[in-house]
Amino acid sequence: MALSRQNQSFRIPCQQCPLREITHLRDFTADELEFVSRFKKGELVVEAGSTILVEGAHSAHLFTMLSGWAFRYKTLEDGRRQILNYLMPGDLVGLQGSIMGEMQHSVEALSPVILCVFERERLLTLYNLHPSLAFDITWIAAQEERILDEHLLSIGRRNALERAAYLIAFIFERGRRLELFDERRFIPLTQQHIADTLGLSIVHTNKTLKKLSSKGLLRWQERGCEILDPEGLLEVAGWTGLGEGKRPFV
Amino acid sequence: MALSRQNQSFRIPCQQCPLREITHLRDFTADELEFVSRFKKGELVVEAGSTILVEGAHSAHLFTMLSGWAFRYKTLEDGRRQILNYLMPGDLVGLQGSIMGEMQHSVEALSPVILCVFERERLLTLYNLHPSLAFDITWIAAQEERILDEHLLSIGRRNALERAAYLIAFIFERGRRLELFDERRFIPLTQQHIADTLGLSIVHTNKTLKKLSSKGLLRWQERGCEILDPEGLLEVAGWTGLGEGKRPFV
DNA sequence: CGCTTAGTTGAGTTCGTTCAACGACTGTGG
DNA sequence: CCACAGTCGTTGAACGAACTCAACTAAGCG
Repeated sequence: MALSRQNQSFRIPCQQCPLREITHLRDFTADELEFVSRFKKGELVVEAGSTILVEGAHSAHLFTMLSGWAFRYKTLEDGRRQILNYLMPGDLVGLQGSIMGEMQHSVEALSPVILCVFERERLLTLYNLHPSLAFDITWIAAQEERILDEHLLSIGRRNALERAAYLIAFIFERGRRLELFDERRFIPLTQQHIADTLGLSIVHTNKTLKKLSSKGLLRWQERGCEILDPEGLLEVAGWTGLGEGKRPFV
Repeated sequence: MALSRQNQSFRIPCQQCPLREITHLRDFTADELEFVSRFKKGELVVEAGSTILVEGAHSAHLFTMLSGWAFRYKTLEDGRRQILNYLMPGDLVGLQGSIMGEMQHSVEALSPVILCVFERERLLTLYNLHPSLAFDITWIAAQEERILDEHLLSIGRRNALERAAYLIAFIFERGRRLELFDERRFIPLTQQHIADTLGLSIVHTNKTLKKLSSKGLLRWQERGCEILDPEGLLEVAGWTGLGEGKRPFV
């Protein structure tokens, strides 16, 4: 289903992978690079708004985001949606499904996205032959866990204004490290996405974002927001930001 | 600090580990068992209410719950607390810290707890020598991620009654698989714990639990709750329960 | 041109909070 | 033995944050 959207098969060799240029990401050893380049099966190009993985599916593939923005979400039967996290270059997509079988969340593209495709079964080979990469994958899973911990704290215990400030600051911080922004510092989201991430209604999200705008912390544009004052957002959120240090990718 | 509470050093050999008797947990191969038993450094016995790990600490240890109940939580500076998840026998404690350095949440015992102690540095050895165990650890991390996804959906999108029903059903389901219950089916928690997990005030939590009681789904006892109707709780929550299948432990 | 999607704003309602008081029980020290 | 403080659970009343409903702009697209 997702793969039917694969309209191109340009295949950037891992040696020239753009992710290796990002200083925030930890580069491979020669050995690892050699293995990963054989591990990579192809690329998947997906347009904005399309679904990359669906809850309930058993995907034969595991992906790494090469470029673009996406998000993971779950829904209740009556349609209420909760966005769990956003996906950016270097993030693994579909790890849960690869390890445990069925996907329990869906993934949708926010912008045009390019994914690097791996075959799920070969993950065992990776664990057998490359303990350092296996450790990296666990690192990535543990990092995701941390982020979810932080989101839970936010949704459970911060009020609407703090929550919104935290979310925007969080996304901005991640994007900044990945060198995704130009001077405009623009995050491509609708207010509906924000609402579904914060666990608020759109109406109240709109009013909350207005408050942040009126404090000069951000500016809402068509389909996205421009960050004006990252430190101000951190302060409103009562959040210290992500820790420093490089992160691995595969 | 936590280790100063180690008042006993009984050391159950891994060969006779009680967790191996639990049918829901996947047993080791002879080879793995041999390695794990050398990996184990000792045991830590902790009394109810004491802190096992503190946010901000760099623990030299990694633990597995052998018996008892505990929980993970984070707090904001002003003291607001969010409980992230509950820990039961077979769960890894402190994996995030072991892999990424600093702990970003705290862990506290709800009942007397016995932990199996491993040394953090030896985790790399495990990855090098036992890919199957390394994979299991990733499995466990991915499982935790799933649970957090589900909690996020719950806190973000379910109302108080649904949320409470989901939480109780979730804890009950996990405990049942681990054979923790006698006929009383008693979960040892205060309403404050429930409130801090649901992201609600104690007062409203109390009123919500009363509603569940009046529907005959549970009964509140001193410092805990007795499950009367697990299916009824699932129904109120609009939740299908945890999937079936064994899970690994280390 | 109508249709759809995204964002905005106001009014009234509901869900959950805060404040406050009280009962039951436990443990402690005099 | 009683007095006292501390924790846990319970309940009522008033308040407020966030929700729903509804109406309305503005932009984009066939």
